[in-house]
Amino acid sequence: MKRVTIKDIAREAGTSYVTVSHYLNKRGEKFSLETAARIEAAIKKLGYIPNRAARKLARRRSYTIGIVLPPAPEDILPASLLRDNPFYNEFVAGVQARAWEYDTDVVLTGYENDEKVLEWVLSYQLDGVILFSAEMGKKIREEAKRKRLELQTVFIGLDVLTDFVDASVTIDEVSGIGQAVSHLVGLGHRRIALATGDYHTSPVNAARYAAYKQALTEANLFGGEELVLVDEVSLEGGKRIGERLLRLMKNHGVSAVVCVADILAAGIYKTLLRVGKRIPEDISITGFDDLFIATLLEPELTTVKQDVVRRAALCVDLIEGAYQGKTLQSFQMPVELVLRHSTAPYKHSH
Amino acid sequence: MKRVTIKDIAREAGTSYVTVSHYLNKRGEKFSLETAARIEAAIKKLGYIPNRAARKLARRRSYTIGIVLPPAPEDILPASLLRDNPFYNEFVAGVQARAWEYDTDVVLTGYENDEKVLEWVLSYQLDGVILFSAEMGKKIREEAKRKRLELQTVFIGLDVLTDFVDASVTIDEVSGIGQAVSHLVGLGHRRIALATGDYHTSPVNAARYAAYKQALTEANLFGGEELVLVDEVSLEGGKRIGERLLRLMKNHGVSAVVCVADILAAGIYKTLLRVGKRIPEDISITGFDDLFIATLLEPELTTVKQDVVRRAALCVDLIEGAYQGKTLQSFQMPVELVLRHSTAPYKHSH
DNA sequence: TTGTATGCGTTATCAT
DNA sequence: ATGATAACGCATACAA
Repeated sequence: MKRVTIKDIAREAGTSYVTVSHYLNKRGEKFSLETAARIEAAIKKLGYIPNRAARKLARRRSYTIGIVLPPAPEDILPASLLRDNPFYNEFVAGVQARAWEYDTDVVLTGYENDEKVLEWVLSYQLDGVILFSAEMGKKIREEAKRKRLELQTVFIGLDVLTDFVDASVTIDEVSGIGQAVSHLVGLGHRRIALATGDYHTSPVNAARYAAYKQALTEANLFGGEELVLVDEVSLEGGKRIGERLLRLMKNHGVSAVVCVADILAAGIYKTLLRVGKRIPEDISITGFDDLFIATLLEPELTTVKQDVVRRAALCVDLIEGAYQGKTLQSFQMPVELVLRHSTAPYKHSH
Repeated sequence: MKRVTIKDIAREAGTSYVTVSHYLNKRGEKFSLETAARIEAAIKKLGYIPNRAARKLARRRSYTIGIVLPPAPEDILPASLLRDNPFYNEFVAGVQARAWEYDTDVVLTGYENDEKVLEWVLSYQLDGVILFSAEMGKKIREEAKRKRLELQTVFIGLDVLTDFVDASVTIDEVSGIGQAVSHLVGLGHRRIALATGDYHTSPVNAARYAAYKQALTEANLFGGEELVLVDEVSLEGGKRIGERLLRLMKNHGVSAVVCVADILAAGIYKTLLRVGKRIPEDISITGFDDLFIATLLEPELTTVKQDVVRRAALCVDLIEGAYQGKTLQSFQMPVELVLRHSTAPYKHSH
């Protein structure tokens, strides 16, 4: 007893196997009740289940979406990123959840170099790729065009870079950071630091850095470069930033810090709490993303919420939509400051 | 200009496409330098990249591993589990990382009912499934046998249930809980509570519950049922347990709690810290798993470490190994208490 | 060392 | 409404 295929169904139902295929794909749209019933019966009886690999091959569609994670700090394996940076975790989960509904597979890879990624994309004949780097989209699209492949490229990042890809799902970075700063300013804080990842290599960080500077300027606040704390975007990076923040609090009267990622805030929490500082009494902290960890922290983190899961879902919708005739469209998702308990009015006691 | 296939390579290199296939798969192991060079050149020139779907079909292997997540509390979508329970997150990431090295794909599904899962497994022609429920393995194996499919079933759970599957990767639950209890007893605690998920439906929870009871007995400690706090294994569940724990501290002199999952400890942290209790001064807490969040918490969590990532990797190794002639073997992984700062000596001041 | 013939399970095209 | 034939891209027995 071998694998059950449509041919087996056909034999059992007494039709050609092509008819079975037609029926399964609801083509022609007309079948005699007679045959329909017999096919159904045969399927039930034999327990037929379509083979996805064969289907992919014949349909010339892979029904799979790829995600190219940014290069991980040390390791090549993207898995380390998934563990170190909860953002990617939640994003991937979001993609997976939506892809589900389309019966579409999800595959991951880390960025190593353009060649590798391209090879990867092509070997899967991906329906679409989700990229965290827009530049790569250029090469991929060109190559896809050259090979006459239908491939959607969706970019997660800064709207400025959108030209390289078919569509992008961005957020309002300026507004996000602006809301955080305004909130703190409204609470009376005047020396506000920034905790960020490297803003020379990361456009997103650069945008948030610029937004921070701009917001300070608009509020007529001091924005010296010494208030900008840069490190790797990870828990460890956040801890190290915490050390430096401690000095800023002491020497520069810093009473608040805006973080470009929740995980940085988490690291800062660790360092400050360890030495007995109180949040938000001694310092106000805001995060960015609103990940799971934001509510895990104590006190819960006031943070700029970008709905990661919905953003991820939208990427999938765009890609799938393209195969149903919709033309891809870029989206800018709103962002909203979620008030929790890591920020408080400025007190002169510092 | 269409897709580049081995036939194109063959034409370019002036050989039969079968020779190209042989070469690509290193079969026969002997090729004239002449043809090898020409094939290589053609591949480079045309930019040939193998089509995975075709390969899967022809090789009768899917090169993909499936993970069946346990049923999620409310939602059907497994994605919610990935967000609510970091354990699965890290496990999946671990599988992904190792599957990587084998150039194997990973697909997920949530448990809905046996039928669905079976259909899912078959439609992918999975090389192997990783299950969190052993009973399901029985049906899947029977069906695979009936259809003459080569399919490895690997179980993550309790060693007691191992008969239903080809292999299992378990941990020493008894030792884990035992170490936690011993540690607390050694610190002088005598009223030790347990925070756990439902132990009627979850064999793992049942095992840890039993281990807890046994450990208390061996230490000649009171182990009344009122010390057992049950709720959903999630942050929210942990918070609710925290409320009840507060009462136990007040009325029953409870000074320590053993949690069967880090996420439960995290929830307890939240509740206790919110009302001003100090950890570990007012109560000692131990976790189980040693996930990322264990070090994110402040104070860092003393917890029973099971190396989730390695456990996940081992599952993949087992499945892949089976296709290289190795017979599957079950493993019991060691478990180790990691001392951090959520536990302290008992003080009478309670 | 290389090639011929056949098969993997499904879908697409074009008849009937 | 149903079916014959070819195609999808690759791999394997077997032959030469």
